[in-house]
Order: sequence, then C-alpha cells, then structure tokens
Amino acid sequence: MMTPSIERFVMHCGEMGSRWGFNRTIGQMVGLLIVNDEPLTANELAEILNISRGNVSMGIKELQSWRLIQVKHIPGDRKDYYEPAGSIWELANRVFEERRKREMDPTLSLLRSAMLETPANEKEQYAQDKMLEIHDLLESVTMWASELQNMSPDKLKTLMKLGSGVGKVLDMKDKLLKSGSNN
Amino acid sequence: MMTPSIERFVMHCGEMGSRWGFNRTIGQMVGLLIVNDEPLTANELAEILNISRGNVSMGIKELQSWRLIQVKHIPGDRKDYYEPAGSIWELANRVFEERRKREMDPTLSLLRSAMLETPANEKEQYAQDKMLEIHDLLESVTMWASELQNMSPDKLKTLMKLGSGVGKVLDMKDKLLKSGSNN
DNA sequence: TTATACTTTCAGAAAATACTGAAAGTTCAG
DNA sequence: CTGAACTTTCAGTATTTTCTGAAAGTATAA
Repeated sequence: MMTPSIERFVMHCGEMGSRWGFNRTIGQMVGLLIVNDEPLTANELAEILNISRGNVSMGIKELQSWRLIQVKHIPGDRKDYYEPAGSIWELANRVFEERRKREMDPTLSLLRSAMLETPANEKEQYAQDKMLEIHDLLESVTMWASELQNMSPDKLKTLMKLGSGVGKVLDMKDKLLKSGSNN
Repeated sequence: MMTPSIERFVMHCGEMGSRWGFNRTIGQMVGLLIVNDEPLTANELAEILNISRGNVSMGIKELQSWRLIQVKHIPGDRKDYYEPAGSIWELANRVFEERRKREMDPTLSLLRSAMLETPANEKEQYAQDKMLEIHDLLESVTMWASELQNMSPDKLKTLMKLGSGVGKVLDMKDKLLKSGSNN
C-alpha cells in the first residue's frame, strides 16, 4: 500500500509524533498526507495505516485544531478528502505557533500572576526573583518569535541565510546610528 | 513544606512537564530546584514533592542527561546536593538545544538517507520532492538556531529587542553593500 | 419518508508510561 | 575489614494515554 521509502518516512513521523506534540497515529497521518500526491479519505487513511476508523476520526479533529490539514471535496463525491493545509513552510509555522501557545503561554500567564504577589520572606523573594527572570526571558522569546513569524518568508529566509552574520549587521547598525546621531 | 505561590509554580512545572519533553515528576523537580534558594538532597526532593526515593533518583539521572542540574557537595556532608546547572538563560539554552537534538536531528538524518534513493515512479518522485522541502527547511532552521546559540548572549538579546526591526536592518545592509560595490 | 453512504462519539480494552519500594550497589569513616 | 550512610536499579504495580468498534449522528438522493 505504501512504497518502502514512503513507509519509512511515515513510520518515522509516527515515532517522532509524541516529541512533536501529538501522538503516534497522528504523526503518521500527517506524514502520509504530506508525501501523498493526492488527498485521502478517512477510510483510506485507516486502511493504509492499519488503524481503526474511529481513531482516524479523532486524529483528523486534532490535526484540524492544529490547522495542519483541510477538507477537500471532490465534485460528485460525498466523501471528505483530506490534504495538508498549505506548503511545508506554512505547516512548519503552524506547528511552531501552536506549540508556542501550548508550551509557553500558560506558563507566562502563571508567572504574571505570581509577579503580583508580595513575597512573605526571604525564600519567597528568591523564588519570585527567579520567576521574574523566567517570565522576562519567556516574554522576549515569544514576542520575538511572533514578530519573526509576521515577517515575510523572503526576509526570514534572508535572515536565516545570514546566520551568525547577523552579528556583523548589528555592529554595522550601531556604527550607523552613532554617526547618525552626529547630524 | 512549600509556600502556596512556590507550590503553584512547582505544580505548574509538573503539569507542563510532558509538553516540555520530560514527565510530571521531573518537571516538578527542576521547577523546585530553580526557585529554591539552596541546593536540595534527593531525600528532600522526595519528601517535599511526595514521591518515592527511587523516582527521584531516576529523575536526577534524566535531568543530568539534559544538563539542567548538577551536584553540589557541601564540605563535611556525604550527601549529594543538587542545584540548577547555570543561570535561567543557560538552562533555557540547554532545553532548546537538547530538544533540537531529539526532535529534529533524527528526522534530518532519515531525510538525508531518503534523498539518496532513486524514485521508482511518479508517486515516489512527489514524495521525495516533499521530503527534500522538509529537509531543506529543517536544515536551515537547525543551522540558524545553532549559529544563534553560539552568539554572545548580549548580541542575542540585542537582536531579540530589535524584533521585527531586523527587517529594517537587513534593508540597510543591502543598501550599504550596493553602494559599497561602487568603490 | 426511507435507504444509503458517510462521519462522529465514547465506553471499555489495550498499550505505553511512570512510580514504588525493597534489594543490591557504592563509598567512606573508623 | 565492618557497618553506617547514602545512591541506584528494577520487577511489579498503578496511572495515563491511546485505540477499537459498535452505536449514534448527519446528510442526501430518490
């Protein structure tokens, strides 16, 4: 049903699934939909991956909540066909964003409320200091990440190609600003 | 044993644990060690978190493999005391790096080997094209991430503060290079 | 309306993961 | 060496997560 190299890829997605934030089956499903050259129905997914129809249905719901797949209707066919919701680049962005929401936002919100309390003693003061440090770091990172995500893909790609070269560009910027301030 | 606000933070770390790549207990352990103003022994961890001594021992091993905690010996005391292995910034870096290793490197290596195969038909050709796209994206991201991690924290912080302003700096760079090429 | 072709839901089963505690291992002072 | 103080290991158990399949739900054609 799958050629060996495709199967290897799909199974790998399954194994990595839980590290990427979902579970085995869901990893396999999205992997398969990405490398398959045409949309698949829920029944086809179940058959190809050897999992129950119910499991596929739950997986689809989850993948839709991540905005990674979408329904495609084929004229004259009542079945729901599924395909990736965008290019690889877009999918990667969605995973990134979704994980940010799930992994950082709740913590940020907990920390914000912790910052409002008045430390009752030395130990609490120490703890609050640390929490503030974490809060500030998390906040810069999330803000930066969301700003990067709003940049055009082209610019982002340029930036990535630049690599550690950004350092040089930053230095340049400083010099320019300094000489600019003399005007 | 813990003040309410500290307990709230530690329990939150437990709940987020699995999203961050470890499990509940390990999340609690690292959370507690971070906000506690002094190193703790394995027995203290077990007692404060109400978990078995054996569980603590396994958690310590895991946290050491992430390079998030380290042993501290107190003169004249045979017990092993544990404390965070560095500043919040350093810890965050380690988590980031470790996750990159666990979440991207294996996939990159699978994809590299998939690129060596010769597609047998249309479907395989399509799959290989997609895999190449994923490969290239993952590769740029990992390379960029590791370059950023090698930058000095100061520069990284400047870069983050700059936010989407990097776009402007990039434009500036282009202009400078262009005018520079006239020399 | 009914039959058909499809999808979703969810209770219970199966599988995976995490935890306990007792036993074995280590280290070191005396 | 011996025993006390500490740590690690791991088989068995508990908990959590995932999966199945049958029943219920939905939509449409006739």
